[in-house]
Amino acid sequence: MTNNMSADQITSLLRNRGITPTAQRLEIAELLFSRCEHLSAEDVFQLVNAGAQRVSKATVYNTLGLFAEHGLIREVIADPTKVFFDPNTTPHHHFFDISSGKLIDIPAEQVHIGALPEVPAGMQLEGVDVIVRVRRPGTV
Amino acid sequence: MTNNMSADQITSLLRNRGITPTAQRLEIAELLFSRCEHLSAEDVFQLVNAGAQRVSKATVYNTLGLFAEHGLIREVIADPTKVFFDPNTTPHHHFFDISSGKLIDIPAEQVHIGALPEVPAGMQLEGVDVIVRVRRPGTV
DNA sequence: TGAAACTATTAGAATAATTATAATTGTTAC
DNA sequence: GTAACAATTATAATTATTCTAATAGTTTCA
Ligand SMILES: [Mn+2]
Ligand SMILES: [Mn+2]
Ligand SMILES: [Zn+2]
Ligand SMILES: [Zn+2]
Repeated sequence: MTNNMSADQITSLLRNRGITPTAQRLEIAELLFSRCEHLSAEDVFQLVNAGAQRVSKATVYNTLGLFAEHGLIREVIADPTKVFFDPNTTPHHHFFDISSGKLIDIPAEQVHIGALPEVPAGMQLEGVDVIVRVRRPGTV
Repeated sequence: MTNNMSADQITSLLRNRGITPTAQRLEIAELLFSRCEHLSAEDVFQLVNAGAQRVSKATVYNTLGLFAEHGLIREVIADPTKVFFDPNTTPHHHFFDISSGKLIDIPAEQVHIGALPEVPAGMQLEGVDVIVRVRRPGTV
């Protein structure tokens, strides 16, 4: 899925969430919402700096963290070596391909969780993540 | 749950899995199977070296990786900052308390997954991990 | 208006989880 | 018994991420 949003659309998307749209944030947001993929911070850093270096690694982390905090994107914890950032914030789950280190979406309706245990006393439910680990046979 | 196994029992546990029982491996195995908790590599490093330093950090990682590879323990990917190692290898799921960074077991029978999507073509199912993220209200 | 004072944003420097590789120990062959 | 080899350990290096110092933007008030 690929989306094409104008600079203005992205600007107001950020403003609507209370995020001041800076040059760096717009570049990163543009990148995230055009390719609608699961990207690591390193991926974003490489893509946003394709050609000339314009945004620091720390700013990429700051921005991704800020976007996640404000619900524009979502963190996916599946690969032990790095966090993935997911522009798709609608409820869904993931295959994690151990061989390639890539995530594949699973539509929410394809996973039916019949019963969930009671949340521990005094705790608030934040979300349920289902990770289906798969591997290409013959791979480590 | 706490288990008390003799040095001999642990030795044969390793041997049965084809792991040569060395001093370091026995110390770490003893530690893992007496406390039956979710421990990070750093936790194991601290516990095994309580008092005098005997085992290096790299050996802790090597050993935990080896144990996991041979099915003695299991890796749990829930905290973005570190991997947890779980001496409980029977199928079960986890609460992850974002506030404290601790894992809590969920017995397998308390999660009923009604339907699972078809595994992508040519891929082999490795496992299904359900992480229920919870938070103590008022915490970041 | 036009600086101070303050706040928000960025990025260079530091940290910490993990891995790569070199050193050590143990085992086999002769 | 010793040389070749294999397995194990641990030091050194890597890298994902965070900390904090520097920069840019905004508000206050003379
Ligand atoms: Mn990691
Ligand atoms: Mn990490
Ligand atoms: Zn996704
Ligand atoms: Zn567990």
